[in-house]
Amino acid sequence: MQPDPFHRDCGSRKVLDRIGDRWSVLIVLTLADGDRRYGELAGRIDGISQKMLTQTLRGLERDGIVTRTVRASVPPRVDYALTDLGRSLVDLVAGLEVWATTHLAEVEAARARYDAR
Amino acid sequence: MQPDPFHRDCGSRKVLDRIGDRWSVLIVLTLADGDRRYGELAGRIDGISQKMLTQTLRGLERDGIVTRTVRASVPPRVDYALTDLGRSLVDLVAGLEVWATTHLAEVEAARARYDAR
DNA sequence: CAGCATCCGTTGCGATACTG
DNA sequence: CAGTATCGCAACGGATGCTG
Repeated sequence: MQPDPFHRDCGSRKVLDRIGDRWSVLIVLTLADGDRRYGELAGRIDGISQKMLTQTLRGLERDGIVTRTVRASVPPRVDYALTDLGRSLVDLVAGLEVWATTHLAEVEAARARYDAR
Repeated sequence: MQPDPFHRDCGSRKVLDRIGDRWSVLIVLTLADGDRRYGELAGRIDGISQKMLTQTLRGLERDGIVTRTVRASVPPRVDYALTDLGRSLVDLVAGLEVWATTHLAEVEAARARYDAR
């Protein structure tokens, strides 16, 4: 039997939750064009708190989407990179980004119309 | 200048939030193969509460992704359908569903590995 | 530098009860 | 049938301070 996200207890729901997550999308997108250090991610993703960055990275690592590599040096350096699984996701989340940006104006117009009644 | 979800205050963030939302994805997917009544949606999307169904439908309506049509009859009947904008989203969210189901096993294996250390 | 721990207000969301 | 209203808890998520 196929996994079916329409069914309550199917794990695909959890997977959907993660890949749909706001920060996950932005992190995967950032790592799509190259490995990044912790601080680089923090700098590129405007408005993310340290807590959410760490938390989201841990979740992505746990799900096998990113790898975390610690280099024993002073100061410490930690690199994050996409796994094969993570790379298989890039086109999809890039598609979300493209849709969001290209249809932003339409959505905002629709909202204005809706709120005005 | 292009809308950029990497910037804190860009509206594309909000758009991304909506289309990535767990229930939005399932609702759009359900409406993708035909208009549905409120109760049909409730029946097909296992585990959604009345509150979340209504709330998510309102959000999608506000964003111009679905339409809500009330037929004046007894008992009342309300039909939900995708707009053109909503249909432009179907392939994308279907892609999310496919990814989630096809990679579910990999993700669960990765989780088990991660948790076992 | 790359985090972890803690506090704490805000929001999400389910359960339940009621209505046109 | 298709909602709305209210309650209450749990999770989200930011700010701050500390550490190897």
